[in-house]
Amino acid sequence: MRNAEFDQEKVLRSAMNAFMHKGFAKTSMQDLTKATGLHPGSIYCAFENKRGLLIAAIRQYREDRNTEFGTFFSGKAAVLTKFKAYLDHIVKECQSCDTAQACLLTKALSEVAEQDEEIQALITENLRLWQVGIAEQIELAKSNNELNTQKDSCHLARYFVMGIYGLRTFAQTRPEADVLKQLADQLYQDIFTV
Amino acid sequence: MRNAEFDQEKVLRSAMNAFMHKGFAKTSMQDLTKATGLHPGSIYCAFENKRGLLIAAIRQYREDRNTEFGTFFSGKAAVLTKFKAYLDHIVKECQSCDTAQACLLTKALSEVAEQDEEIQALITENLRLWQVGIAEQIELAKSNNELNTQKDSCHLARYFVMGIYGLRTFAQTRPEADVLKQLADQLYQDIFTV
DNA sequence: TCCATTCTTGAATGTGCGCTCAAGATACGC
DNA sequence: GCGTATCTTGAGCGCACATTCAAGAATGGA
Repeated sequence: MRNAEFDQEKVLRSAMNAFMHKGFAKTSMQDLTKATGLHPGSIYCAFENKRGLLIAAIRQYREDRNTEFGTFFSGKAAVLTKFKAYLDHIVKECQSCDTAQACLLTKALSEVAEQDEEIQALITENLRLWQVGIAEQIELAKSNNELNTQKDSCHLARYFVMGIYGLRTFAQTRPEADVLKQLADQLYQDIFTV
Repeated sequence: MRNAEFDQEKVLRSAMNAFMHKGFAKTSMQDLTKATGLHPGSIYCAFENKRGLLIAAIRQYREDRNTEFGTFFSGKAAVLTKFKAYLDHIVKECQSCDTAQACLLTKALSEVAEQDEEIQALITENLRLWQVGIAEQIELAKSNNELNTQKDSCHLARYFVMGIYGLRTFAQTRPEADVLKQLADQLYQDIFTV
């Protein structure tokens, strides 16, 4: 008997980063062994192949994002305040140049989904769950009387998600400093003020 | 003397399609020779290499999109009517499953930009020009008194562009039939009604 | 007609890739 | 402490890729 020596979460976060920077196809196994510190054999033993590693990285990414979402929307502050903080956080993340700005889910969706039904389904499901979480918070804001609108929570959540997709793509065009913030503020206004 | 035998625009549109479906990295030269009907030698003679073909395809794409934009915004109808038609057109394009739904510019931006400054600059410039065109039309709507708002035309154009980026990403999650239309309508309302 | 020029053709090339596997290292059960 | 099961290691495999190039085909000028 002997247990695996590496820390799976750390490995997956390294792989995640590599994939976000170079994309799936251009990230070679050599890149991945360097990024994760694992040797090819270990990677193939633990994740079957490069694609398996991507899938595992996507799952880890989802988990991390879930946790992040939880921290932003826990606590007793007003829901709309939380939304503002969440948006600001995303804007800052997009602006920080040194990490990959892109979201692994949308990046992988754009690159591999058309060729791979299983990954497409996995990503789509993750994005859907995120959207559901947002819809729940909007619903909560309504029942708290923070938000008075006729509009359906699901519709608003969809629009919010669309806005963030757009923001992320916009960020890749390297806009000037305050542009993303302005766009995010406008998005907030359009959704959360009557 | 002897002139080249192939039709450059046709070749570029074929290459464009191939790149949109599979992405740059996964589209092999074999795919490209099949798609374009050209032999490797001809491609290398005309475009230097695979990357050169991508660049040429991006230029052609920009030209085609410019022409399309021109046809939508020419004529004497109200500018806002033209915007609605333009949005509807984009939604329909996203919904048609048989062509690649993605825009070559954003797809290439997401895949290769971080590794290639020159292509990044080319794409970003193209997207900027598109945005400028939209801002001009919004300005025109204002001076026609179709649109009464304090908001800056450039800001509105940016928001419009962001919305379409978002719409395109959203489309890749294969939403139900009328979702994209609803999102587009909401976007139209948020921008063009006071 | 014939030559010069240019374009077309596609087999061949070298390279870098994803992946394998057998040998070595390590930790647990007894 | 020994045997065994499992994990780690990394050189090496075959393959598919982007790219080349020399021979062949077609064109136009004289």
